[in-house]
Amino acid sequence: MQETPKESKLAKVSPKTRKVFEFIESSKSPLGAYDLLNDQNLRAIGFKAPTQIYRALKQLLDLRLIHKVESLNAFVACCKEHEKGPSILAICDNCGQVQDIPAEDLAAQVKREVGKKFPGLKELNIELKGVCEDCTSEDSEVQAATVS
Amino acid sequence: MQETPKESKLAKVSPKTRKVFEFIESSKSPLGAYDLLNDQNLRAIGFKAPTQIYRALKQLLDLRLIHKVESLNAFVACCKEHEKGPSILAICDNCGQVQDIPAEDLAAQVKREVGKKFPGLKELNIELKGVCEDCTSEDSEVQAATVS
DNA sequence: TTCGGGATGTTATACTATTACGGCTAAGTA
DNA sequence: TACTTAGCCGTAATAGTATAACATCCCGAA
Repeated sequence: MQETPKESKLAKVSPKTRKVFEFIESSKSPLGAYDLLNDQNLRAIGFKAPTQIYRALKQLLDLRLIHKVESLNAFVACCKEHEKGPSILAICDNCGQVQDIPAEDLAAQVKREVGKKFPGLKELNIELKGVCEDCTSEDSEVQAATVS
Repeated sequence: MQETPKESKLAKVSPKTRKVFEFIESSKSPLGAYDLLNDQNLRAIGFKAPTQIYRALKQLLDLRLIHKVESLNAFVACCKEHEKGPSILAICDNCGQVQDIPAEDLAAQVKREVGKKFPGLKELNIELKGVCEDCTSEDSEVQAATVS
């Protein structure tokens, strides 16, 4: 059985950090540090203080196994396709789910666009808010809107 | 003298809210709510509690006179050119300054890119980190890097 | 064995943001 | 005029997010 990138990355972390990843990965919505600490049973497996959670989150961020959703102060698992590349986080205001959409091309355009004004580009964070496909089709009240 | 959009917007807010805008506009770096409250002399002009600052900030955000930099929990004034449109916030890790770069074209491409997966796009937030032009040329250690 | 460094545990604190409630004032109206 | 209501502002309390500082343990290198 071939090892996936994700598994090889997880091999490097402690069991507790792995557990944090599993909770985030299995959640349908982004989880905050305190969601993990209080609502999930991370206390049951030995996490007692925020610091511990943040340390685990930092490792997972460094390994690019998770993203921080800055506008929600919460964390989501990376989708499989873009583990190396930039992505867009699309946050549904209705159901709360976040899609992690690979965005290689877009990153290239951003680089061109900011070009001279900002030559030392290192990190790119794109977050969208709106209504996802599922919620749009389920709820006829909610219709496509334009970028503000 | 013709009224600019900025001035007509500011005409709608209270003197204290206007003062908050002036501090943000004149600052070289993004300011947090508590920077405004404590470090600047907003206490001197009658602000006593965070709530008051946040109320003023909300008005300014609603009028699109300022942006929130989500990854810093801080606020910057909008540049003049894009008061209606989407923009990119480019944050320099070296000097702390944030450039607000108009990005109409990019917003259009984002819409195309996420298209079917996220039809109800309403808000778009793009933040970059890296090194700005000034810091790149001043400091030869710091060279252009690639998007991670 | 001893030293040093990295991971982990623990406590405290800093930083960010909102809720709740009460008073004041301005505009509408019987 | 008196009443009402809605919005703005003041104040206090609290909720939510994140880090600092320091102790401890464990393991590998000298």
